[in-house]
Amino acid sequence: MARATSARGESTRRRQRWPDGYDPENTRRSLITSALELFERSGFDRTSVQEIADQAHLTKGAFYHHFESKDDLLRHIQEEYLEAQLTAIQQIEAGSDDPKVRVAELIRFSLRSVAEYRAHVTIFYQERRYLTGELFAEVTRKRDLVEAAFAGMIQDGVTKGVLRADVDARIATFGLVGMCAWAYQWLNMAGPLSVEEVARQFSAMVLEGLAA
Amino acid sequence: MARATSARGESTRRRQRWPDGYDPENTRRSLITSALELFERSGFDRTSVQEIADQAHLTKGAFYHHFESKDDLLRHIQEEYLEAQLTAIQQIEAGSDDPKVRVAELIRFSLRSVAEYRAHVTIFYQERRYLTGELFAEVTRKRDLVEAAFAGMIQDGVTKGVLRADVDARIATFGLVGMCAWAYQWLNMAGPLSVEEVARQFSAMVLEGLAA
DNA sequence: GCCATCCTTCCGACCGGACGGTAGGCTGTC
DNA sequence: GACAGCCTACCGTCCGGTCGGAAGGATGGC
Repeated sequence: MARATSARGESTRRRQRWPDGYDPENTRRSLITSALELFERSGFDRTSVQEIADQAHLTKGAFYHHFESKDDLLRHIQEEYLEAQLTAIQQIEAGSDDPKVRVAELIRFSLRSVAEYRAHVTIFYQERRYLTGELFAEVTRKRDLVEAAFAGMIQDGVTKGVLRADVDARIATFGLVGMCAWAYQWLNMAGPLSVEEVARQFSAMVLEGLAA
Repeated sequence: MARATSARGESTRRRQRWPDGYDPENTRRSLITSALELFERSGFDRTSVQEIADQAHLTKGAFYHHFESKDDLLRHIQEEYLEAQLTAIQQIEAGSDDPKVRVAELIRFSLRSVAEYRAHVTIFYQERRYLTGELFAEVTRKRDLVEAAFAGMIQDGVTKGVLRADVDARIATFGLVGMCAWAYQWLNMAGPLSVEEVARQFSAMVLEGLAA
C-alpha cells in the first residue's frame, strides 16, 4: 500500500519500462501467448484478465490497450487457428488427385495441426460457443468451409469409384473429423506417439479396415 | 416491496406450496433437469444457480437445500452418466465373444448413449476438467475403466487374429472413441440420421475400410 | 379423531469477493 | 511537443453461498 501517485517520482527502483527494447508488437504477442497457456489449462471463463496480464508481467491496463475486450482476444485466437486450417486445406487440394492419398493427407494434416496448435485447438473446441452473434457466425462459416472441403474430397472419391459407395460421404466425414479432432485430448499427453505414426495407423484403419 | 414478514399471514395470493402433491424427490429431479438443459446450452460457468432455480420455478434456497454446492450438482450429473456407461459395457462383455461383433456393438452403444444422454455427454466432455481434486480423480477413474474396456476388446481381437496385428490397439481405441464421442457435436443436430444407420456405417468403415 | 411437536422443505434477503472494464496520469519514443 | 504504450486506482455488477424464518407434512400421545 502507500506509494500511489508519490509526488513527483524519483522512483528509487522503478522497473525499466522496456528492458528488451521498444517493441509493442512483442508485448501484444506475449499477452496472446500467456492467454493461450491459461485458456488451455483453465478455460476461458476461469482465466481472469488479471492472470493473463500477470503471467506476461504486465497489467490489465496494458491488456486493454491492445485488445478491445476479453472476447476480442478470444476471437483473435480462433481466427489465427482457422486461417492456418484454411491455407493447409488449399495445399492439399493443390496436391495429388487420388482420393485415397487425399484422405490420408487430410488425416495427417489434421493430426499435425492438433499437435502444433494444441492450445488453439483446445480453446477452439471448448470455447467456440461462447462467441456472440456475428462473431460466432463468422467462425462457424470458416469452420464449415473446412468440413465441406473434407466432405468434398470424400464424395469425389466415391464418385470416382475409389471409395465405397455404400457409405454416406457426410457420415464418413464426421467420423474422420471426430477421430482426428479427438486427438487433442490425448495426443502428446502420453508418451512419444509420433504424429506421423498415428496418422499412418488411422489411414490404414479407415481406408483398409481393421479386419484381418 | 413491503410485504416481508407481514404480521400473521392471510397471504392474499400465496402460491400453493405443493400444487402437484408433496414430493420432494420430484423437486430435486426438476432442478437436475433444469440444470441439464442450461448447462448444455450455456455451459457450467455461464449458468447461475439463480437461473437453474428460476427455470424450475424454485429459489436458490431450495437449490441449496437439495445440493451442497453447484459443484455437487455437477458431480451428480457426471456420475449419473458414468454409471450408465459402466453397466452398458458390462452388457456388451456378457454378449458375443466375436471381436468384430463386439467392436460393432461398442460403436452402436457409444452412439446410442450420445443420443440418449445428449446433455450429460456434452456436459461431461466440456466441464470434466472443472471438477476438483479427488472428485476429478474419481470421475477419471471410471472414465479410464470405460476406455480400458474398449482397448481390451480390441486387443483381444488382435490376439485372436481376427483384427489386424499391424495396428496398435491403443491408437485404434483412441480413434474409435473419438469418432463416436465426437458425435455429440452433430448427431440429431441435422436431420433424421438414425443412430442405428450411423452405427452401421461407422462399423463398416472401421472394420472393412473405406476403399472400394 | 385431534392436537402439540418436531422436522423437512422451501423462501427471500443479504454478504463478500471476484472480475470485466474504465479513467486519468506517467513515461519514453518519434 | 504529440502520441503510443503502459500503469494505478477505481467502479458497478454479478454470483456462489449463508441465514433466519415460515409453511406444511409426519409423528406420537391421548
